[in-house]
Amino acid sequence: MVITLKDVADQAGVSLATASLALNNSTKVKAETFKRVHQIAQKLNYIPNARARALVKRTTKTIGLIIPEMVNPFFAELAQAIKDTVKKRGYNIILCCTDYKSEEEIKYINMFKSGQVDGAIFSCMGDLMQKNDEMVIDLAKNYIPVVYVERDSANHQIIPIIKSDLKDGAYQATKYLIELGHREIGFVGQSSERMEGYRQCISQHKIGLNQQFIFYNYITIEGGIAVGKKLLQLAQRPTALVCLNDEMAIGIIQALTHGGVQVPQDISIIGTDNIKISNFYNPPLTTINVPKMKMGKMAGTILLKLMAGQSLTASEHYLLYPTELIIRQSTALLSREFLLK
Amino acid sequence: MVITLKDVADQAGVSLATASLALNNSTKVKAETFKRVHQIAQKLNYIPNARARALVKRTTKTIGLIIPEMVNPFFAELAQAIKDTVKKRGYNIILCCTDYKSEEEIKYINMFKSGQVDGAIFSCMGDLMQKNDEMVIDLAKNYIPVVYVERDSANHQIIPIIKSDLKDGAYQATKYLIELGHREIGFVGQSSERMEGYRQCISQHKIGLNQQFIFYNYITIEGGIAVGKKLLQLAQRPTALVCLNDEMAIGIIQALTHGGVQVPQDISIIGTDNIKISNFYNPPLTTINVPKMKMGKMAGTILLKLMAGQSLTASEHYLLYPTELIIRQSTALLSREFLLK
DNA sequence: CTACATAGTTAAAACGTTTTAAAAGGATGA
DNA sequence: TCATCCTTTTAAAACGTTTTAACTATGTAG
Repeated sequence: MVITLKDVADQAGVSLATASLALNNSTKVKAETFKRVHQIAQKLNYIPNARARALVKRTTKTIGLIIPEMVNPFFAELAQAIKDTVKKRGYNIILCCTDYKSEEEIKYINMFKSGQVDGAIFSCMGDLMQKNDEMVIDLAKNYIPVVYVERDSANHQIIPIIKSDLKDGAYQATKYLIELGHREIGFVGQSSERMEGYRQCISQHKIGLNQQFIFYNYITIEGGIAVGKKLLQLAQRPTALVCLNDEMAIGIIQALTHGGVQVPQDISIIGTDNIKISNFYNPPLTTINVPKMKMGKMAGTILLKLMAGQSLTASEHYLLYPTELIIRQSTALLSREFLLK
Repeated sequence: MVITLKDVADQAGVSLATASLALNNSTKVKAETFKRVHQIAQKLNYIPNARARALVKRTTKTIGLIIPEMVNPFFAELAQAIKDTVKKRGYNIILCCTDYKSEEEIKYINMFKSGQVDGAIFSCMGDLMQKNDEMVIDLAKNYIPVVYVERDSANHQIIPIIKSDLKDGAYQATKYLIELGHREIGFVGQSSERMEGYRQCISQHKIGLNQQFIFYNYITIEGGIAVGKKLLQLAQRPTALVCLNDEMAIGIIQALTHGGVQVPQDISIIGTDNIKISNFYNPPLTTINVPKMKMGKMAGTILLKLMAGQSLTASEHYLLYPTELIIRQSTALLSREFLLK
């Protein structure tokens, strides 16, 4: 039923070798033969078997992309950018979602070692799950090229890193809130570079860090809602919040609005990532932009380079992208009534 | 560098065949040999070559998933459900985004024919791009099992269909608006089943269909914004809108709010799909739920069945999932001032 | 005429597994 | 001792390509 190269060769009256050569556009084969083989192949609807080709060429023309989940706009956008880049060179993407589970990642690492992909990009939100780095280094050393996005490795030489300056982003966000007059500024999320940036800014501006104003939770809308509900019950609320990502910010706004606390009139909220919806939310979210497109493109480009056997320039081993404060309407000057306190 | 089965066999002092048998847990091999081979394999960190195995077993343990784009929560959720289902049986997913382009889809169809995947799921939003069906039927007939999600085929026997009742959904939505007192109800989107349901409801309730109240645009937030801006300039606006999807609804709400028109006080808006954010938007969106999870799971389950060579029951060739109106806060009773007109 | 390029073709090896059919070895019973 | 039957092992084929090195045929120069 399925046509193989042998069928084409037989019908064209040539050997397997000639048929293969012709179809791979070798100049060695006579024009007449070339044409005949191509015609037969077309007539028979011949499509080369990718599995056989993969075996002999030691290449599958696919790359593995590790992300925690796809129902997360940040990774969806990143993945899209990576896909667009590598597709130009004929690579497809095997999507590997770990659901934030380290064991899942290990399974994928082993799959990668089996030669199912030609290269891999490992991404990870912030500082969650920095485990497995050793295994990935082994993967990169002995099997296939690997690139990290928003993730740290002990070995930049083997695994190039593409990062955004999240610490600075959180710093900028906090600073902006201070400039707006806020002094009671909280942080929402998990321990991370971003929290570090927040902490640094608070301390540099000689504002006492109030541990009560740091809210830990899942970095999802639901996590944000949980924090929002907690805020509603608080006797003394911060007047502004820096959130680990936009989803949390949205969850908080949702919960607060529902509880009668208005954003930004009563409390200012800043998100991080600048996912698409943040621009269209009510109110449009002030946030820290992370250049997902650029980073995705660069990740793809660097991986392509490595897979082509090219070596990287020194700077390509560690690329830090600047983040940028995007001012929208979820933040406002500290209101008079607070100042009167 | 990379260990092959031959290395294991040599070190264990057995033939390739025995080594292979042992590692594939054949009962034929002597306990002692079995143990020895496994130990050596472990020691050498042997990982079977997936490419070679794919060639001989005619199986790649991956399935292709065709969606228009991943930056679309609807598809992201669908993809997640599919992935969760097929992964339990050891299948991975190659993500194929067509960017709504028919030619792109054709490229993927050819890739599928090359034997790079063991099965495929084709999804498509509503009625966009129903082309290529013939090619997919050929794919399903001669190459690999295929399942459709939210997409129609001329041949349900060959390609099982998993759909939601979008027409009824739009009907319910329109009916609900009528019950709320609205008479000037518009539709936003593109020609589709959903538009059909809207039309049917309007006509059955003896409300004149106003062609002016049908707004065509891209089914994205941006498309919604464009429609919203147009609405703002209109002398006579509809009092309610049924939108082809939640993104459009969000875009419209955003544009209208920005232009001083309030939702739902001034105009009621209903979306479709019930994507995650719709529940957390301001206002939370009244929408038509589409059971993405269930559909994704079922798509995976049916594809697994087909790939295992099992035949389907009659009903499994065409599965229609009911849609459901989710009432939230983007819709309201027609206000007094309109009634006075 | 011989030697030698050159153009075109092909047999065969290679890729690294799985699987089949045959072989080898050992035990049993006649 | 031989035939038979099991258990265990293995050589070889198969999967469907690509690629290398050898081969053939033809022409050209000496």
